Amino acid sequence: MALLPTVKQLLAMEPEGQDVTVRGWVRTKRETKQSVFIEINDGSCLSNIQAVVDALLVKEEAVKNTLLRVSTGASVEVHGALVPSPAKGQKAEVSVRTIELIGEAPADRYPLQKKAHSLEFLRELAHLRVRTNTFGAVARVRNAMAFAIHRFFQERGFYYVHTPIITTSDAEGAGAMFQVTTLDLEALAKSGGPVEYDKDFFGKKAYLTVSGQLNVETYCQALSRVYTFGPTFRAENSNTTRHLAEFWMIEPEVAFAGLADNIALATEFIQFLVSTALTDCAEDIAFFDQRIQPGLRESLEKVAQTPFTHMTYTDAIRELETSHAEFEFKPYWGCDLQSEHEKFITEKVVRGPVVVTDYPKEIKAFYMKQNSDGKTVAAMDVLVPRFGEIIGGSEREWRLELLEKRIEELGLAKEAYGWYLDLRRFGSTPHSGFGLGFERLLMFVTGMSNIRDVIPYPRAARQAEF
RNA sequence: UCCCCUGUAGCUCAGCUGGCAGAGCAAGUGGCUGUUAACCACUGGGUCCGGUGUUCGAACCACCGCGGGGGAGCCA
Repeated sequence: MALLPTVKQLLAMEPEGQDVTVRGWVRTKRETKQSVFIEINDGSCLSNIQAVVDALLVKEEAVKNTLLRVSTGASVEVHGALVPSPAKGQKAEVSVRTIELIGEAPADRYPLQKKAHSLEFLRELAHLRVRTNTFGAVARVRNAMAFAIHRFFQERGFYYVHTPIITTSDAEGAGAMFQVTTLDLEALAKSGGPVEYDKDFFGKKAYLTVSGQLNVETYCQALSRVYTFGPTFRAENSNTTRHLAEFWMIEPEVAFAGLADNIALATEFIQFLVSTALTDCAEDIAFFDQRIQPGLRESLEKVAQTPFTHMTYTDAIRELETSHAEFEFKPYWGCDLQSEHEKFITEKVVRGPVVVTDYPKEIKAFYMKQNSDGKTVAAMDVLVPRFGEIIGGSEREWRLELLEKRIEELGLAKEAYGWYLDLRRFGSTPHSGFGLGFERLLMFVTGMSNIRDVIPYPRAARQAEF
């Protein structure tokens, strides 16, 4: 199939009266005595292309009847000449010779109007909201970032690993899990009998994954540099602007890498993605800067250029303790950093992204490498202004005895970690990795403030429409 | 799961101390102008989230339920 030039491509051309065809959806129609102006958008870029129907043409009965039904949301195909625009506002426009209505969108029923709508209202129209400037821009940036993530890793010798979505391990240690079953729950409830998991599809309890990390570590111990990028599921009943029940996560894992390597990789990664967004999505970022988050572009440029501040957890606690700021939760060594603490450090102390390392082992996961002080682990969180944690990672505990001891201390079922412990039994190596929440990255890059607005169809507690 | 706010026209909201249901935008019609968040005039448009109660009288007060938003915790 020969593809026609998109609106984006048409707008990049020099207008010399050449024949063009535009297919897309009508954003607005403005009528004057002389002409009818139709703004057409095909999603290829933020900008619309203006199609102008001259008065002589408008007088033709067939054209007049068509134009009556050309309303906001309708799909059209126009043929005409791409000409320089005599008016301000656009360089080029299409001087229309023929216009065809492909699919109408009756104004009394089409829910999107040619006016600004609230994000809350649009959330109820997830199937149509991508037709708006904001959600079209989010979709394009999301695409660009997904592509850039692969490019970043591929250019650095990382292999993309597809870790499983379904797992029978409830030991991934990252949160509440969704159970997966083919058992007839209604029949089971009626029977009142016990649940026979040996008769379930996998012959045992199964879940949706909460993290690909443990699985990707196994590939790391053979391919050296690997990453996962896929959907992840958490059954937490959390109702916030930063959490989803289904979200996408990027998890790189590097063999023979220590915490410092991990920090360097995470920093380079974020700066690469931010730079890519600024160059490849310039028009969309300018839109977000203007309409969604004033100052966005400048702050992204700063993030792309400035080395990230690094402080240990102990330093961070000291900053908080000596700040004289009023906190709802009084900070002390050993406490987990609360949202207000993270915000204070990124927004008031550092005024930019910050890498916090070496947390108390009690507040971090079992697999993190224990430091020689006996109190902390080689953990690394990247915190950013506006919403806190965007990356969580660590050097992994690669010494069998220490890992087994930690599992016992935490009262975890050692049997469940058999294959994971094998990595430490056979050819173990130091290795490090981190998890980046894709949607949180998108919030950071676009300035959108609700995570439900950076994924096409958000899933959260009591929310799985569309 | 907890705390706070909120639900009135298609959308965003006002509606005072309980007393006739309102505005802007959108839509329709007409006018005007190479228009561009178009402009001007007119018109149509309501289960005041649902239920129960208090009252002569409820959009407004009380209780129950449902929906939406924000914050906290969990984390990415």
